[in-house]
Amino acid sequence: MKEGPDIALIGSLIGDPARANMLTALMGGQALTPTELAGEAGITLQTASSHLAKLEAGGLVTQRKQGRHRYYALSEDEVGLMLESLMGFAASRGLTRHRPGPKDPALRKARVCYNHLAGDFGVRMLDSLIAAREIEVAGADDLALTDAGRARVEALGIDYDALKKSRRPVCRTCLDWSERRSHLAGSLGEALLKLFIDKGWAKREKDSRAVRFTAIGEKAFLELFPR
Amino acid sequence: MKEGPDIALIGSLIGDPARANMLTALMGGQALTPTELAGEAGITLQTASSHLAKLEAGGLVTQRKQGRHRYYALSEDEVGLMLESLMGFAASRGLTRHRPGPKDPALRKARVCYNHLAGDFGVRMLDSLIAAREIEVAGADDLALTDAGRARVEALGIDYDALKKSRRPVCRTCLDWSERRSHLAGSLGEALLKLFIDKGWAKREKDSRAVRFTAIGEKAFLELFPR
DNA sequence: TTCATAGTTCGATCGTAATCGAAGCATCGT
DNA sequence: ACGATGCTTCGATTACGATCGAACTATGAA
Repeated sequence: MKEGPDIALIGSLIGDPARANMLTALMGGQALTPTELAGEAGITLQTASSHLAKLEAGGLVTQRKQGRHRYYALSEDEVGLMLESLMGFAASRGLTRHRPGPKDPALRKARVCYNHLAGDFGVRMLDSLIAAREIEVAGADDLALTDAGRARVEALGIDYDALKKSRRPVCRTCLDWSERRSHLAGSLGEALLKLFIDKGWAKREKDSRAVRFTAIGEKAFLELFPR
Repeated sequence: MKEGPDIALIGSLIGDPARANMLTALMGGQALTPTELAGEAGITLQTASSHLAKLEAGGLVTQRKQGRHRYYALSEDEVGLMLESLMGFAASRGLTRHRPGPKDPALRKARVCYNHLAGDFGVRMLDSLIAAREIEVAGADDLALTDAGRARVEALGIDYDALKKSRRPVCRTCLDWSERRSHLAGSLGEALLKLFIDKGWAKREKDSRAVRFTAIGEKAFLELFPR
């Protein structure tokens, strides 16, 4: 009633279980249709449509028409970061929406966080890049790619200039809910995950945020980012 | 329905306007009684009591009995950090619960963030400490006080050993919703704010998170932490 | 054109949670 | 011991929002 940002609005958007499930599904990074999201949330298409309209009005998701499909996705990196931070808190309270199953270890090992790699592997990658002085911690918030780091990612086949052109930050941190430490987000984080998948080192699990590394891919990854 | 932490529960706790107002009030750092919190939220004591029970069950606040009063406070630094991050997102969407008034500039300049200093002054302080190499950015997440920094804070009259003894981190970052950059949290952040107030440099505004520096206090602060 | 698929909008129903009055405990002061 | 203050619990009311069936719109396929 007095001052400061209105967190109630955002909280209430996330606070509905159906919407929370949809948002969590969108954390997988792929744009999904209302029908798919309705399935994720266990509700009918009509209800999902109404929820999506609210999420869009709140600025959490955006929509892209393509033929007779509509693809919904998180509207910005920001949204993913905020959700991950909420998940971190929920996890620290032991609030999970599932009984820990066989998929859980896979999720903790490597998963998609909106558009970049998270979990043990994600954290290890950032730690390793920092240890090798390929990424520098520039300030309290900022990460910067060093010259060595730039040479390294270009050797891997990533077009650094293209990354830099976009308005989005190239490197940024994202707090990992399972590891409780940061991993690498930003356009570089996105490009790296894409690289691993393009190289055939890793594949996304269907219907899950888990990322499954092949034996060869895992070996290459661990060599590339030693502890 | 599938995997991952349950953000809906936390979201719904924050999602009610009355609870959001109470939480925002508790971001002021002082423990408040149900009566005071009811006033902040514009509801009766009975309703406030029921809300506080829910917040406590969800682990967001804790309660301390003292005579016939009960003092409620955020349960951990973690909670404050999470709320500040939500506020950052809400603010970036232009979602505020007030029409920008005369108090707003004061809030942006210096305010209490749970138990430490935030706003322009808070950000400046951390930037200055880092520039002077009194605080080092140790990793992606960690801040560390250097020897020079330790000498500095001890010269100011802060008992560093006492800070270190507690289980809480001494230095940590907290994302500032108005500046969109980090400021210093942790037990050192708390001790520094306390110091400024004890020295008479600054005073909390009543019924607000704003911190008002005296002319002398402001001069001293700006000299102590040059840009 | 006609049918099928994808999605939105409308309207009605239903549940849940916020709210407050009243009553019940506990603690303090006298 | 007694009244006053601070807070919780109980119960009843109310309001809002989630849900889904049905009707409507749009795109694509045959």
